[in-house]
Amino acid sequence: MKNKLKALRAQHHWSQQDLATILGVSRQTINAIENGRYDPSLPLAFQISRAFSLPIEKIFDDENHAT
Amino acid sequence: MKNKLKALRAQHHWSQQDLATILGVSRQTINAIENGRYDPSLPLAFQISRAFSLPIEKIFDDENHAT
DNA sequence: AATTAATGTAAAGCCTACTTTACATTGGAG
DNA sequence: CTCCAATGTAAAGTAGGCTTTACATTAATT
Repeated sequence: MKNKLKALRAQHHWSQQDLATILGVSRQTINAIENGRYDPSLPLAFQISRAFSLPIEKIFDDENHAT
Repeated sequence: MKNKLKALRAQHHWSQQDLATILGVSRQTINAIENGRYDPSLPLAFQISRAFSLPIEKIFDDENHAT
């Protein structure tokens, strides 16, 4: 699952810690998601979606679907 | 996290097993999600979204957000 | 040169997501 | 009534999501 977290965060001039605080998670969680170590849970994906005012589908890209 | 799986499944006349097979997960997983025992992972949410041709936000409702 | 902010990463631990196997209940078809 | 499909649930196991603590690197500032 690809995502645009790093780019969106840059647009908002937020550090990983800033975003983590907004979302109520640890900085390591943001870092892990940005660097593709794991995908967020669905609830966290919703929170991220709201933080950037974008639908989940505009932030996360499930590259693993049948064409 | 609320969801409309049961209703959507009914609209399509799919059993839990039918949907599970389409998604490539176990029937128990569908049952657990429908009955709120847990939320799907983000990748599975994407698959569900595609199975019903609906955005994730139209299927899942994160009731737990600040108003 | 020393400090600090931002980032990357690791380990241990806890809880969640999903599996397989298995059993019970219900409702409809014959 | 009997049978079977569909559903609900449980237990045990594996993998994934998230936490805290901790340390290393890099770049910018003083």
